[in-house]
Amino acid sequence: MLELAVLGLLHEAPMHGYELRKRLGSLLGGLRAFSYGSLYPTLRRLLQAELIAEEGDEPDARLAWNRRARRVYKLTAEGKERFAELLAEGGPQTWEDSSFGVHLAFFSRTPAETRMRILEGRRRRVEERRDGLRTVMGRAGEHIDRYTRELHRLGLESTEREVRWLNELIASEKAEQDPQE
Amino acid sequence: MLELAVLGLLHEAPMHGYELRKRLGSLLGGLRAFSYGSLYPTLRRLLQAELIAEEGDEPDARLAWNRRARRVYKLTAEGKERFAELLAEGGPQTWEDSSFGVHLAFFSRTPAETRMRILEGRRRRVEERRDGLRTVMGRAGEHIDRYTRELHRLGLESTEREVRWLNELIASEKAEQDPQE
DNA sequence: CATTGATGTATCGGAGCGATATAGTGAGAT
DNA sequence: ATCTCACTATATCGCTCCGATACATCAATG
Repeated sequence: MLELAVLGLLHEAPMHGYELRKRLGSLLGGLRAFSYGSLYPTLRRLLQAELIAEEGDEPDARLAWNRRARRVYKLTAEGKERFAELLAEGGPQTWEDSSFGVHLAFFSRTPAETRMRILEGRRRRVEERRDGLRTVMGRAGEHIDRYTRELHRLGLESTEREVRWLNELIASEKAEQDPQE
Repeated sequence: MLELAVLGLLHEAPMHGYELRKRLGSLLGGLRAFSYGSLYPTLRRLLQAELIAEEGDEPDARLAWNRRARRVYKLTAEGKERFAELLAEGGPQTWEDSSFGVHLAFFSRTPAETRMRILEGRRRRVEERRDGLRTVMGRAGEHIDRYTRELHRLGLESTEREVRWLNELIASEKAEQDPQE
Protein backbone atom coordinates (compact mmCIF):
# COMPACT_ATOMS: atom_id res chain seq x y z
CA MET A 1 0.00 0.00 0.00
CA LEU A 2 2.63 2.47 1.09
CA GLU A 3 4.75 1.23 -1.76
CA LEU A 4 2.08 2.23 -4.27
CA ALA A 5 1.57 5.59 -2.58
CA VAL A 6 5.26 6.45 -2.50
CA LEU A 7 5.82 5.38 -6.06
CA GLY A 8 2.80 7.38 -7.15
CA LEU A 9 3.90 10.57 -5.45
CA LEU A 10 7.48 10.31 -6.66
CA HIS A 11 6.10 9.84 -10.13
CA GLU A 12 5.19 13.51 -10.08
CA ALA A 13 8.33 14.92 -8.54
CA PRO A 14 11.35 13.95 -6.42
CA MET A 15 10.71 14.40 -2.72
CA HIS A 16 12.08 13.68 0.74
CA GLY A 17 10.34 11.64 3.41
CA TYR A 18 8.82 14.45 5.38
CA GLU A 19 7.25 16.05 2.36
CA LEU A 20 6.09 12.68 1.11
CA ARG A 21 4.13 12.23 4.29
CA LYS A 22 2.55 15.66 4.19
CA ARG A 23 1.46 15.22 0.58
CA LEU A 24 0.09 11.81 1.38
CA GLY A 25 -1.94 13.31 4.18
CA SER A 26 -3.56 15.94 2.02
CA LEU A 27 -3.92 13.60 -0.95
CA LEU A 28 -5.96 11.18 1.14
CA GLY A 29 -7.63 13.93 3.10
CA GLY A 30 -6.47 12.56 6.41
CA LEU A 31 -8.07 9.22 5.69
CA ARG A 32 -4.73 7.64 6.27
CA ALA A 33 -1.68 9.11 7.90
CA PHE A 34 1.12 6.61 7.19
CA SER A 35 3.37 7.26 10.14
CA TYR A 36 7.12 7.59 9.81
CA GLY A 37 7.39 4.25 11.51
CA SER A 38 6.28 2.68 8.26
CA LEU A 39 7.35 5.35 5.79
CA TYR A 40 11.09 5.32 6.42
CA PRO A 41 11.43 1.53 6.42
CA THR A 42 9.46 1.44 3.17
CA LEU A 43 11.72 4.07 1.64
CA ARG A 44 14.72 1.97 2.57
CA ARG A 45 13.14 -1.14 1.10
CA LEU A 46 12.31 0.60 -2.16
CA LEU A 47 15.80 2.03 -2.31
CA GLN A 48 17.32 -1.42 -1.90
CA ALA A 49 15.00 -2.82 -4.57
CA GLU A 50 16.17 0.04 -6.80
CA LEU A 51 12.64 1.19 -7.47
CA ILE A 52 13.70 4.60 -6.18
CA ALA A 53 17.09 6.29 -6.00
CA GLU A 54 18.59 8.95 -3.81
CA GLU A 55 19.40 12.23 -5.48
CA GLY A 56 23.09 13.01 -5.09
CA ASP A 57 23.75 16.66 -4.28
CA GLU A 58 21.16 19.32 -4.75
CA PRO A 59 21.80 20.88 -8.14
CA ASP A 60 20.04 24.13 -7.32
CA ALA A 61 21.47 25.80 -4.27
CA ARG A 62 18.58 28.09 -3.51
CA LEU A 63 18.22 26.28 -0.20
CA ALA A 64 21.78 26.39 0.96
CA TRP A 65 21.68 23.74 3.61
CA ASN A 66 25.34 23.12 4.05
CA ARG A 67 24.39 20.58 6.71
CA ARG A 68 22.42 18.35 4.46
CA ALA A 69 19.76 16.61 6.42
CA ARG A 70 17.20 15.93 3.73
CA ARG A 71 17.39 12.79 1.68
CA VAL A 72 15.60 13.35 -1.60
CA TYR A 73 14.28 10.37 -3.53
CA LYS A 74 13.31 9.99 -7.16
CA LEU A 75 11.69 7.24 -9.18
CA THR A 76 13.88 4.93 -11.29
CA ALA A 77 12.85 3.32 -14.57
CA GLU A 78 12.10 0.07 -12.75
CA GLY A 79 10.07 2.06 -10.27
CA LYS A 80 7.92 3.45 -13.03
CA GLU A 81 7.33 -0.02 -14.39
CA ARG A 82 6.47 -1.35 -10.99
CA PHE A 83 4.04 1.50 -10.43
CA ALA A 84 2.26 0.77 -13.71
CA GLU A 85 2.03 -2.91 -12.78
CA LEU A 86 0.55 -2.18 -9.37
CA LEU A 87 -2.00 0.16 -10.90
CA ALA A 88 -3.12 -2.29 -13.57
CA GLU A 89 -3.70 -5.23 -11.26
CA GLY A 90 -6.81 -4.20 -9.37
CA GLY A 91 -7.17 -7.40 -7.33
CA PRO A 92 -9.76 -8.10 -4.63
CA GLN A 93 -7.88 -6.30 -1.91
CA THR A 94 -7.91 -3.02 -3.80
CA TRP A 95 -11.47 -2.27 -2.75
CA GLU A 96 -10.88 -2.69 0.95
CA ASP A 97 -11.08 0.38 3.16
CA SER A 98 -7.33 0.41 3.67
CA SER A 99 -6.38 0.51 -0.01
CA PHE A 100 -9.31 1.93 -1.92
CA GLY A 101 -8.48 5.56 -1.17
CA VAL A 102 -4.90 5.22 -2.33
CA HIS A 103 -5.93 3.49 -5.54
CA LEU A 104 -8.54 6.13 -6.27
CA ALA A 105 -5.99 8.87 -5.75
CA PHE A 106 -4.00 7.50 -8.69
CA PHE A 107 -6.96 6.73 -10.89
CA SER A 108 -5.99 9.13 -13.64
CA ARG A 109 -2.96 6.94 -14.30
CA THR A 110 -4.98 3.71 -14.01
CA PRO A 111 -6.30 1.93 -17.12
CA ALA A 112 -10.03 2.54 -17.62
CA GLU A 113 -10.78 -1.17 -17.40
CA THR A 114 -9.10 -1.51 -14.03
CA ARG A 115 -10.80 1.62 -12.80
CA MET A 116 -14.16 0.07 -13.51
CA ARG A 117 -13.24 -3.22 -11.86
CA ILE A 118 -12.13 -1.43 -8.72
CA LEU A 119 -15.19 0.82 -8.54
CA GLU A 120 -17.58 -2.08 -9.00
CA GLY A 121 -15.67 -4.24 -6.52
CA ARG A 122 -15.78 -1.44 -4.01
CA ARG A 123 -19.48 -1.02 -4.53
CA ARG A 124 -20.09 -4.71 -3.95
CA ARG A 125 -17.99 -4.50 -0.80
CA VAL A 126 -19.84 -1.51 0.62
CA GLU A 127 -23.22 -2.98 -0.28
CA GLU A 128 -22.30 -6.10 1.67
CA ARG A 129 -21.59 -4.06 4.75
CA ARG A 130 -24.77 -2.06 4.25
CA ASP A 131 -26.88 -5.20 3.93
CA GLY A 132 -25.23 -6.69 6.99
CA LEU A 133 -26.13 -3.58 8.95
CA ARG A 134 -29.72 -3.68 7.72
CA THR A 135 -30.03 -7.29 8.83
CA VAL A 136 -28.63 -6.57 12.28
CA MET A 137 -30.82 -3.51 12.72
CA GLY A 138 -33.88 -5.33 11.47
CA ARG A 139 -33.70 -8.17 13.94
CA ALA A 140 -36.60 -7.09 16.13
CA GLY A 141 -36.77 -7.95 19.78
CA GLU A 142 -33.15 -8.50 20.73
CA HIS A 143 -32.22 -5.96 23.33
CA ILE A 144 -29.65 -3.81 21.60
CA ASP A 145 -27.81 -1.10 23.38
CA ARG A 146 -28.86 2.44 22.52
CA TYR A 147 -25.31 3.46 21.66
CA THR A 148 -24.75 0.41 19.51
CA ARG A 149 -27.93 1.26 17.66
CA GLU A 150 -26.61 4.76 17.04
CA LEU A 151 -23.35 3.30 15.77
CA HIS A 152 -25.29 1.14 13.36
CA ARG A 153 -27.37 4.06 12.23
CA LEU A 154 -24.29 6.10 11.37
CA GLY A 155 -22.78 3.10 9.62
CA LEU A 156 -25.89 2.57 7.55
CA GLU A 157 -26.06 6.20 6.50
CA SER A 158 -22.38 6.22 5.56
CA THR A 159 -22.57 3.07 3.50
CA GLU A 160 -25.71 4.22 1.71
CA ARG A 161 -24.07 7.50 0.92
CA GLU A 162 -20.92 5.83 -0.36
CA VAL A 163 -22.93 3.53 -2.61
CA ARG A 164 -24.65 6.54 -4.12
CA TRP A 165 -21.31 8.26 -4.56
CA LEU A 166 -19.89 5.15 -6.27
CA ASN A 167 -22.91 4.95 -8.56
CA GLU A 168 -22.25 8.48 -9.72
CA LEU A 169 -18.60 7.74 -10.36
CA ILE A 170 -19.43 4.55 -12.23
CA ALA A 171 -22.04 6.34 -14.32
CA SER A 172 -19.62 9.04 -15.36
CA GLU A 173 -17.00 6.42 -16.19
CA LYS A 174 -19.50 4.69 -18.45
CA ALA A 175 -20.47 7.99 -20.05
CA GLU A 176 -16.85 8.62 -20.89
CA GLN A 177 -16.44 5.20 -22.43
CA ASP A 178 -19.42 5.54 -24.76
CA PRO A 179 -19.49 9.19 -25.65
CA GLN A 180 -22.33 8.80 -28.17
CA GLU A 181 -26.01 9.07 -27.19
CA MET B 1 -8.37 -2.74 21.54
CA LEU B 2 -9.15 -6.37 21.00
CA GLU B 3 -8.56 -6.86 24.70
CA LEU B 4 -11.33 -4.40 25.54
CA ALA B 5 -13.65 -5.93 22.98
CA VAL B 6 -13.13 -9.49 24.17
CA LEU B 7 -13.48 -8.55 27.82
CA GLY B 8 -16.63 -6.62 27.02
CA LEU B 9 -18.29 -9.44 25.15
CA LEU B 10 -17.38 -12.06 27.71
CA HIS B 11 -18.85 -9.78 30.33
CA GLU B 12 -22.26 -10.68 28.94
CA ALA B 13 -21.77 -14.41 28.51
CA PRO B 14 -19.08 -17.08 28.14
CA MET B 15 -18.17 -17.69 24.52
CA HIS B 16 -15.72 -19.43 22.24
CA GLY B 17 -13.45 -17.73 19.71
CA TYR B 18 -15.54 -18.23 16.63
CA GLU B 19 -18.67 -16.84 18.24
CA LEU B 20 -16.69 -13.98 19.72
CA ARG B 21 -15.66 -12.94 16.26
CA LYS B 22 -19.15 -13.12 14.83
CA ARG B 23 -20.61 -11.07 17.67
CA LEU B 24 -17.83 -8.56 17.28
CA GLY B 25 -18.64 -8.23 13.61
CA SER B 26 -22.30 -7.48 14.17
CA LEU B 27 -21.64 -5.34 17.23
CA LEU B 28 -19.40 -3.05 15.21
CA GLY B 29 -21.48 -3.38 12.10
CA GLY B 30 -18.59 -4.62 10.01
CA LEU B 31 -16.56 -1.54 10.86
CA ARG B 32 -13.85 -3.81 12.15
CA ALA B 33 -13.48 -7.51 11.60
CA PHE B 34 -10.69 -8.55 13.98
CA SER B 35 -9.30 -11.53 12.13
CA TYR B 36 -8.48 -14.80 13.84
CA GLY B 37 -4.85 -13.95 13.34
CA SER B 38 -5.20 -11.44 16.16
CA LEU B 39 -8.12 -12.93 18.05
CA TYR B 40 -6.58 -16.24 19.02
CA PRO B 41 -3.24 -14.83 20.16
CA THR B 42 -5.15 -12.26 22.21
CA LEU B 43 -7.24 -14.96 23.79
CA ARG B 44 -4.09 -16.78 24.76
CA ARG B 45 -2.57 -13.65 26.19
CA LEU B 46 -5.66 -12.89 28.26
CA LEU B 47 -5.77 -16.48 29.45
CA GLN B 48 -2.17 -16.28 30.60
CA ALA B 49 -2.84 -12.99 32.36
CA GLU B 50 -5.79 -14.72 34.04
CA LEU B 51 -8.23 -12.07 32.89
CA ILE B 52 -10.23 -14.85 31.30
CA ALA B 53 -10.46 -18.55 32.08
CA GLU B 54 -11.34 -21.60 30.08
CA GLU B 55 -14.54 -23.35 31.06
CA GLY B 56 -13.76 -26.92 32.00
CA ASP B 57 -16.31 -29.35 30.61
CA GLU B 58 -19.64 -28.21 29.34
CA PRO B 59 -22.10 -28.54 32.20
CA ASP B 60 -25.14 -28.79 29.97
CA ALA B 61 -24.80 -31.55 27.45
CA ARG B 62 -27.41 -30.33 25.03
CA LEU B 63 -24.65 -30.02 22.46
CA ALA B 64 -23.06 -33.42 22.88
CA TRP B 65 -19.78 -32.82 21.14
CA ASN B 66 -17.84 -35.75 22.40
CA ARG B 67 -14.96 -34.50 20.28
CA ARG B 68 -14.67 -31.19 21.98
CA ALA B 69 -13.26 -28.72 19.59
CA ARG B 70 -14.67 -25.57 21.09
CA ARG B 71 -12.79 -23.79 23.81
CA VAL B 72 -15.19 -21.69 25.82
CA TYR B 73 -13.87 -18.69 27.73
CA LYS B 74 -15.35 -16.75 30.61
CA LEU B 75 -14.40 -13.59 32.45
CA THR B 76 -12.55 -13.85 35.78
CA ALA B 77 -12.87 -11.38 38.65
CA GLU B 78 -9.60 -9.72 37.59
CA GLY B 79 -10.95 -9.56 34.08
CA LYS B 80 -13.98 -7.63 35.26
CA GLU B 81 -11.79 -5.18 37.12
CA ARG B 82 -9.54 -4.74 34.13
CA PHE B 83 -12.55 -4.13 31.91
CA ALA B 84 -13.87 -1.44 34.25
CA GLU B 85 -10.44 0.20 34.31
CA LEU B 86 -10.16 0.25 30.53
CA LEU B 87 -13.63 1.74 30.23
CA ALA B 88 -13.01 4.49 32.75
CA GLU B 89 -9.75 5.74 31.25
CA GLY B 90 -10.88 7.42 28.06
CA GLY B 91 -7.45 8.67 26.98
CA PRO B 92 -6.61 10.49 23.75
CA GLN B 93 -6.39 7.34 21.68
CA THR B 94 -9.98 6.37 22.44
CA TRP B 95 -11.35 8.77 19.87
CA GLU B 96 -9.26 7.52 16.99
CA ASP B 97 -11.05 5.71 14.17
CA SER B 98 -9.65 2.38 15.24
CA SER B 99 -10.92 2.48 18.82
CA PHE B 100 -13.89 4.81 18.92
CA GLY B 101 -16.40 2.26 17.66
CA VAL B 102 -15.38 -0.33 20.22
CA HIS B 103 -15.57 2.17 23.07
CA LEU B 104 -18.97 3.38 21.94
CA ALA B 105 -20.26 -0.17 21.82
CA PHE B 106 -19.62 -0.48 25.56
CA PHE B 107 -20.85 2.97 26.47
CA SER B 108 -23.69 1.74 28.65
CA ARG B 109 -21.08 0.35 31.02
CA THR B 110 -18.90 3.46 30.79
CA PRO B 111 -19.09 6.21 33.43
CA ALA B 112 -21.05 9.24 32.18
CA GLU B 113 -18.07 11.52 32.67
CA THR B 114 -15.83 9.36 30.50
CA ARG B 115 -18.56 9.06 27.90
CA MET B 116 -18.65 12.81 27.55
CA ARG B 117 -14.87 13.10 27.36
CA ILE B 118 -14.74 10.52 24.58
CA LEU B 119 -17.58 12.06 22.59
CA GLU B 120 -16.08 15.52 22.78
CA GLY B 121 -12.63 14.22 21.96
CA ARG B 122 -13.99 12.39 18.98
CA ARG B 123 -15.79 15.49 17.80
CA ARG B 124 -12.63 17.55 18.04
CA ARG B 125 -10.81 14.85 16.08
CA VAL B 126 -13.38 14.68 13.30
CA GLU B 127 -13.62 18.46 13.09
CA GLU B 128 -9.87 18.58 12.57
CA ARG B 129 -10.10 16.25 9.64
CA ARG B 130 -13.06 18.16 8.25
CA ASP B 131 -11.22 21.48 8.49
CA GLY B 132 -8.17 19.94 6.88
CA LEU B 133 -10.30 18.79 3.98
CA ARG B 134 -11.90 22.20 3.62
CA THR B 135 -8.49 23.82 3.47
CA VAL B 136 -7.22 21.40 0.84
CA MET B 137 -10.36 21.75 -1.25
CA GLY B 138 -10.35 25.50 -0.92
CA ARG B 139 -6.86 25.98 -2.28
CA ALA B 140 -7.86 27.39 -5.65
CA GLY B 141 -5.71 26.96 -8.71
CA GLU B 142 -3.61 23.90 -7.93
CA HIS B 143 -4.41 21.25 -10.49
CA ILE B 144 -6.10 18.58 -8.47
CA ASP B 145 -7.08 15.29 -9.96
CA ARG B 146 -10.79 14.80 -10.58
CA TYR B 147 -10.83 11.54 -8.64
CA THR B 148 -8.93 13.01 -5.74
CA ARG B 149 -11.45 15.82 -5.65
CA GLU B 150 -14.25 13.27 -5.46
CA LEU B 151 -12.45 11.48 -2.64
CA HIS B 152 -12.23 14.76 -0.76
CA ARG B 153 -15.87 15.49 -1.38
CA LEU B 154 -16.93 12.16 0.09
CA GLY B 155 -14.59 12.71 3.02
CA LEU B 156 -16.01 16.14 3.70
CA GLU B 157 -19.59 14.91 3.61
CA SER B 158 -18.76 12.01 5.93
CA THR B 159 -16.99 14.13 8.48
CA GLU B 160 -19.74 16.76 8.44
CA ARG B 161 -22.33 14.10 9.01
CA GLU B 162 -20.38 12.49 11.80
CA VAL B 163 -20.01 15.84 13.54
CA ARG B 164 -23.77 16.34 13.36
CA TRP B 165 -24.30 12.83 14.68
CA LEU B 166 -21.88 13.47 17.54
CA ASN B 167 -23.65 16.72 18.37
CA GLU B 168 -26.92 14.85 18.73
CA LEU B 169 -25.33 12.26 20.98
CA ILE B 170 -23.67 14.90 23.11
CA ALA B 171 -26.90 16.85 23.40
CA SER B 172 -28.83 13.84 24.59
CA GLU B 173 -26.06 13.01 27.07
CA LYS B 174 -26.35 16.52 28.47
CA ALA B 175 -30.12 16.26 28.61
CA GLU B 176 -29.81 13.10 30.65
CA GLN B 177 -27.38 14.71 33.05
CA ASP B 178 -29.59 17.72 33.80
CA PRO B 179 -33.13 16.46 33.55
CA GLN B 180 -34.58 19.71 34.84
CA GLU B 181 -34.96 22.61 32.48
C1' DC C 1 -22.23 -40.20 -2.36
C1' DA C 2 -19.86 -36.05 -3.32
C1' DT C 3 -19.27 -31.41 -3.08
C1' DT C 4 -20.12 -27.17 -0.90
C1' DG C 5 -20.63 -24.05 3.00
C1' DA C 6 -20.69 -23.22 7.70
C1' DT C 7 -18.36 -24.11 12.14
C1' DG C 8 -14.21 -24.22 14.68
C1' DT C 9 -9.08 -23.67 16.15
C1' DA C 10 -4.64 -22.25 15.05
C1' DT C 11 -0.04 -20.20 13.11
C1' DC C 12 3.09 -17.35 10.19
C1' DG C 13 4.98 -13.40 7.93
C1' DG C 14 4.55 -8.92 7.27
C1' DA C 15 2.43 -4.12 7.24
C1' DG C 16 1.58 -0.31 9.67
C1' DC C 17 1.09 2.47 14.18
C1' DG C 18 2.40 5.11 18.30
C1' DA C 19 5.91 6.43 21.14
C1' DT C 20 10.23 8.00 21.35
C1' DA C 21 14.92 9.96 20.31
C1' DT C 22 17.61 13.43 18.08
C1' DA C 23 18.66 17.80 16.07
C1' DG C 24 18.55 22.13 13.33
C1' DT C 25 15.70 26.44 12.27
C1' DG C 26 12.81 30.54 12.50
C1' DA C 27 9.66 33.57 15.07
C1' DG C 28 7.65 35.62 18.79
C1' DA C 29 7.70 36.36 23.79
C1' DT C 30 10.02 38.04 27.96
C1' DA D 1 19.60 38.95 24.38
C1' DT D 2 17.83 34.68 25.43
C1' DC D 3 14.19 31.50 25.87
C1' DT D 4 10.74 28.71 24.37
C1' DC D 5 7.62 27.02 21.02
C1' DA D 6 6.44 25.09 16.70
C1' DC D 7 8.01 23.25 12.51
C1' DT D 8 11.19 20.66 9.63
C1' DA D 9 13.64 16.36 9.19
C1' DT D 10 15.29 11.47 9.88
C1' DA D 11 15.13 7.23 12.22
C1' DT D 12 14.10 2.99 15.28
C1' DC D 13 11.54 -0.18 18.49
C1' DG D 14 7.89 -2.94 20.13
C1' DC D 15 3.49 -4.02 19.42
C1' DT D 16 -1.17 -4.93 17.34
C1' DC D 17 -3.51 -6.52 13.81
C1' DC D 18 -4.36 -8.47 9.10
C1' DG D 19 -4.41 -11.87 5.27
C1' DA D 20 -3.26 -16.22 3.86
C1' DT D 21 -3.19 -20.68 4.93
C1' DA D 22 -3.92 -25.16 7.08
C1' DC D 23 -6.73 -28.54 8.97
C1' DA D 24 -10.71 -30.79 10.91
C1' DT D 25 -16.00 -31.77 11.57
C1' DC D 26 -20.89 -31.31 10.49
C1' DA D 27 -25.17 -30.18 7.71
C1' DA D 28 -27.46 -29.68 3.67
C1' DT D 29 -27.78 -29.78 -1.32
C1' DG D 30 -27.44 -31.97 -5.52
